[in-house]
Amino acid sequence: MTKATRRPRVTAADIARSVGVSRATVGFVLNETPGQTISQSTRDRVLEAAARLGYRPHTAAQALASGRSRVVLLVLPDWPVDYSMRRCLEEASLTLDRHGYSLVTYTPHTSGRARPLWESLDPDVVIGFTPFGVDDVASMEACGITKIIPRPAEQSPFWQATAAGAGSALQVEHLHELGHRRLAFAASGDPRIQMLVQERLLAAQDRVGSLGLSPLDVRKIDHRDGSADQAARHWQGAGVTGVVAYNDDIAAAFTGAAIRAGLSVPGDLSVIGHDDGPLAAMFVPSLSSIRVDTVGLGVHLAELALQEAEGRPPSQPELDMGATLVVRESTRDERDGANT
Amino acid sequence: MTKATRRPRVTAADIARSVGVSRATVGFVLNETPGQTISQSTRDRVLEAAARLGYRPHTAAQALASGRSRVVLLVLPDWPVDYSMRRCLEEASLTLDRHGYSLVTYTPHTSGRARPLWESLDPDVVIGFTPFGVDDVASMEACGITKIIPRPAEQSPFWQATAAGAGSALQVEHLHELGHRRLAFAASGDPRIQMLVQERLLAAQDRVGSLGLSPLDVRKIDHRDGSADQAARHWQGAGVTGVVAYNDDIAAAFTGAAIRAGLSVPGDLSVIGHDDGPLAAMFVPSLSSIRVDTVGLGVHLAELALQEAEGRPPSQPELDMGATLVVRESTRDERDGANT
DNA sequence: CTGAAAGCGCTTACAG
DNA sequence: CTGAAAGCGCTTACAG
Repeated sequence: MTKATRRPRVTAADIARSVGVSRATVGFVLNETPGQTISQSTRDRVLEAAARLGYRPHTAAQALASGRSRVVLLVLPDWPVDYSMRRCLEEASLTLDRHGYSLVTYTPHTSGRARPLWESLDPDVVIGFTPFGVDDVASMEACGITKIIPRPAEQSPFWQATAAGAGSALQVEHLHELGHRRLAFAASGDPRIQMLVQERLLAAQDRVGSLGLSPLDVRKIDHRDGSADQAARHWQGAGVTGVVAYNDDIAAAFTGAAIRAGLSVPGDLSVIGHDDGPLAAMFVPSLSSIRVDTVGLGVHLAELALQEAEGRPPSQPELDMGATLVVRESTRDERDGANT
Repeated sequence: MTKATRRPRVTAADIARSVGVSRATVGFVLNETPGQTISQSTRDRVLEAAARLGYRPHTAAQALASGRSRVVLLVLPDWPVDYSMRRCLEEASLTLDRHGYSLVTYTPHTSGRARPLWESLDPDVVIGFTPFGVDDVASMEACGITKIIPRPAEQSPFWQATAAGAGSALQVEHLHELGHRRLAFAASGDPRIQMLVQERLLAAQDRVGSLGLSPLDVRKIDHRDGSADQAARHWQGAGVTGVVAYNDDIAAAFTGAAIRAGLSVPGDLSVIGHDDGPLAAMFVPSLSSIRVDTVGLGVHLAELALQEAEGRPPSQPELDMGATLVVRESTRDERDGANT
């Protein structure tokens, strides 16, 4: 069966003919157009015929006639998509689907030049996890896309959601409660996520200040070079005992390097990650971390998109990412001594 | 600037009017339709006007008129998308773009019911990383989609690409060369990837047989339950010294559990992963692994889709995933003794 | 070398 | 309560 016999499509006209009504009536029934008074028996016959013939509306024709594609394009940063992120996307997708929209996710190319997906899909709304560059916005507007979230110079919803910085504050508080007084921040050097790194750093720095601790020493960690090793030695020498990591990956990279450098985690240094991915539980030592509510984020993103697409009021005005602390092996009381 | 002024779209008619030619001529120039003899000066004027007016073809209208959406839908399994996978997708996307197609990736929902994306996007081709279920195929065919890769009962391209099992054989060979004679296989219990697990297991088992070793003992590892711990103790008791893991995640989960159970890796057990993700280098001990050519896979997938879409001959008939061994800390010579 | 025209399958005022 | 008709912006034979 390789033969690609494109059997003729079942159209609304076929249904109309089969039932003996006009094309328009079929459309009204199928779209449940309000304000039309169509007898129940006609409705039933149309619906029955549609099911019997296996009718599927032609999306392109609908889009052309209505001027709306009912596609929401979610632009993702070039991060690994883990299970938690996937869960978030799935919720967003389900929420949109419930309102007749499809969610398409898209990560723009870092290298080579390819036409951006918003050009070929004509989405009704483009929503970004992180803010868009000015050239991206220009490109979208050139395509006639006016519904863009966030607007230039606005913060991204994800940004806003994490802006409370509840998770980063929790990291600091946890180490503080364990008696750590000299803390450091292990950042990521990945240019793609610097804004988020800064956001978390600021929130952590804030909490450090309000607790009366001395400012966080900040170092960028990359598991592919010697930066983690250097940071570990430097902090150890500087009397740092607690390390707040940007996320679990950075926490793991740093912890691995520290152990290789002969330090003990949590004996010499306590390390706490962020996001509570599978890696946090798997790593040796397992990593204390911050769990965030990705499901809530997904629904929130969808709500924002729907609001923009249809002018619906937000049913969920405030997003609470619900950051909670997960304590594992990589952090412990500073006063428990320095043995593994 | 929240005002969503939908300024009227620039259409091909606008260009025609501006240049003083017919709509059709504009179309011919813009699409570089072969067989048309249009003067260079007319071409230039059309092109200039298109650029000046900021013309973008309306995708939906093109799709409706031509009967092709120029969208390829790649259905992804519900796995984490790591950098290597992303690289693969990026290559696929660039290759398709070069031929005027857009790649949309999609992971069907595991939970709740949402309309599948192939229904709302009308893709020309649907290509799956793993084989499709019969109901998925039925759903696609109901939408009038005839170009499906793989066809039911065919193997998926990814499957085929890894079917050579070169990587799994390399894992076994590596351990064998290090003097390990009793090997075990750490599988994944994730039902979503059982086919791939089986494929790798078979290839490993094959190589074990051809080397004259006794068959691999197989256990499923899940980092969330005690299975890794049990497997570690069991294998240790059974005299196993080398563990072939399905992938890096499983290798990490197993290694972590083994260390917590008081065993040494690689002192008591050598462990080798597969895929060479970032985790392999980051873990303590760092994990020996198998690197595969994801870029090649991406191009290969794109070629298959183009072939199906346009009847183009495959420019790359055979895919060589180019598996190579990456040796790190987690494997070492069995005869070096059992100390860390 | 270029244009007039039909048609893709819908939506949506508008008219009964 | 329902239908005839225009129109969305393209593609593509077909006719000059």
